[in-house]
Amino acid sequence: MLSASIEDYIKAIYALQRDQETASTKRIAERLGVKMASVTGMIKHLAAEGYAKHTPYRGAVLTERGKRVALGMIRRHRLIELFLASTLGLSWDELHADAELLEHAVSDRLIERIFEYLGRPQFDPHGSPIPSRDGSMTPRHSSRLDELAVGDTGKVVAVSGRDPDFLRYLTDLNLRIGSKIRVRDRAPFNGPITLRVGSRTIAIGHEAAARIRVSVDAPTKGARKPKPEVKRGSRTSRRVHKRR
Amino acid sequence: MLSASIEDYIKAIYALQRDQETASTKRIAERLGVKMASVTGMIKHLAAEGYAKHTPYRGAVLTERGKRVALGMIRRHRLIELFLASTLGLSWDELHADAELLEHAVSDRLIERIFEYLGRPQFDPHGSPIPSRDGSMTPRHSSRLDELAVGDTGKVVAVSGRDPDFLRYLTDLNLRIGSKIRVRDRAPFNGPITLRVGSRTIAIGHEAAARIRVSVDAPTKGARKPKPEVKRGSRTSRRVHKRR
DNA sequence: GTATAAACTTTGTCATGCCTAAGTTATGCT
DNA sequence: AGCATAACTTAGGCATGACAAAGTTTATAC
Repeated sequence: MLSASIEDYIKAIYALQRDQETASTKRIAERLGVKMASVTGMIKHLAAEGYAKHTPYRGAVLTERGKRVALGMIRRHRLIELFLASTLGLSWDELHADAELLEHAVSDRLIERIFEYLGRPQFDPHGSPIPSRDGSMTPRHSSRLDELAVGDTGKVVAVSGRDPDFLRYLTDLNLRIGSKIRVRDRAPFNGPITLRVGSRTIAIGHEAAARIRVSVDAPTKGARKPKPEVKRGSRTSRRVHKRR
Repeated sequence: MLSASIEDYIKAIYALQRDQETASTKRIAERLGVKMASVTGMIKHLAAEGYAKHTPYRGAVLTERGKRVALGMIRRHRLIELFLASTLGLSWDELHADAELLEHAVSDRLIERIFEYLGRPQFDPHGSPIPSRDGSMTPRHSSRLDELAVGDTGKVVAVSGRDPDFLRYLTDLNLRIGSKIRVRDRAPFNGPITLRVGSRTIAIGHEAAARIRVSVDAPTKGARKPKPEVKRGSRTSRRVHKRR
C-alpha cells in the first residue's frame, strides 16, 4: 500500500508533466504545500521505488508504473466526486476538497461499487474524463471558450480549474456543465468575451474563458461563422461589465 | 486535528471501558493489533493531551474530553455505514471495514450532509444507535435473544458483533434487523435455542444468541409466557442441528 | 511467604515525512 | 565572459508512531 503522501506526489507530478514536459521541484512543492527540500527527498524515494525518473536539477518524470498509479488516483478522485454529487448533491465547488481526503481512504472494492452504482460513468461533475480501470480515458473534441469566434454557439462540457471561488463565479453566471452559450462579442486586446447564456448576457474575462471547454455546434444555414480569428475580436457591441 | 492512530486508540479505550471499568494495556493492544509497549506510550500521550487518565498497571480511562471524541467517531462510523448501505447497497457484513477506513477521512461538513441526507437517522444498519452531535444516544429497550423464554416472540433490533462471518451466518439463517422471531425451544446446558424465523425453523447457539438483541412483544391472550427462567429451558422438542 | 507467570513500563531504535540552513548548479543579464 | 539569482540538492534535525529487549509490578500458586 502506498502512503497518502506518496500518492499525492505522484498525482502532482502527473498533473505538472501534462503541461510542461517535466515536473520541477518548485512546482511540486508549491502544489503540495511543502518545502522544496522535502520534494527532492521524496522524488529520490519515488525514483528508487520505480515510480519516477529523476534528473537532478531537471525535475521528475513518471515512469509507466508511476503513471498507472496516477491514473488510478484520478479515477478514484473523480468517481468520488461524482458519487458525492449524485447522492448528497454537493455542488461542484464543494467536491474537490472532500474527494481529496477520501481518495486515500476508499478501498478498491468500494471504488468499483461506486463505479457500478453510477452506471460506469465517463465524466466527473466538472466534465473531466474518468480513467477506466486500465487507464484509458474517453477523449473529447472540445474547444476553449476563449478561442471561439463571434457567432459560435456550443455547450459547456468541462471546466479545468477546481478553485471553489472560480466555480462559484461560474455558477453565478449561470455557466455549468451543459449550459448552452453563444458568443456575442469579443473585445480586442484580450478583453472580455460577451456571451449569451440562456436568457442572460454576460461578460467573462479571457483567463476564465480559457478554463472553460465548449463543444462547438456545427454552423447552421443563416448563421455566419467568421473563420476562427483568434487575435482580435469584433469591436461592434456594447460591452457588458458586471464581473464578480 | 487528531491523527488516525489517536482516534483509533480513543475508540478502543471507549469500547473496552464500556464492558470492563477500565481498558487494560493488553486488551487495547489486541484490539488495535499493536504491541503493548506501543499502547503504553500512546496512553501516556493521550493522558498528556487530556483525553485519558492513566493509572500505571491499572489501565486507562477516558476523560470527558476523550469520551466526546469517541462518541464523535462512533457517530461518523455509523453514519458512514448507513450511508454506504443506503446508497451502494453494501450488505451488513461488508460495511464495517470500509467505514473503519473512511471515518478518519470524512470532513465534519460531509458527515452533517450525510446525516441530513439520511433523514437524521437514529440507528445504523446493525441496529446500533447513532450518537447525536452532542453525544447522546437513543437508548433501546431490548433483550438478548439468549434470555428469551420459550414462547416469546419479538423482533430483531440489533446485533452486537461486526465480524463478517458472524453476520453472514445470521443472513444465512434469515436473521436480519427487523426479522420477526418466536422462541420454540431452549435446550438445557446452554444448548442451542430453536427459533421460528419467518417460515423457517432454525437453531442457534447461545454465544450467537447473546449477540442478538430483540424487542420482545407484549404477551397476547392465549400465548403462554413462562417467567424468564434463564438457567434451563424446556426439553420438549425435536432439536434442530443444522448450524454452519 | 516466596516463586512464578502475566501484565505492564522503560529505554532505545527505526522508518516516514516533514523542516531549516547551507551549499551547488543553471540561467539570464550586462 | 562574468556574476547575480533562481532553482535545486545536501545535511542534519525533529515529531510521530511503531517495534524489541529488558526491567518492574501485580496476581496467583504452592
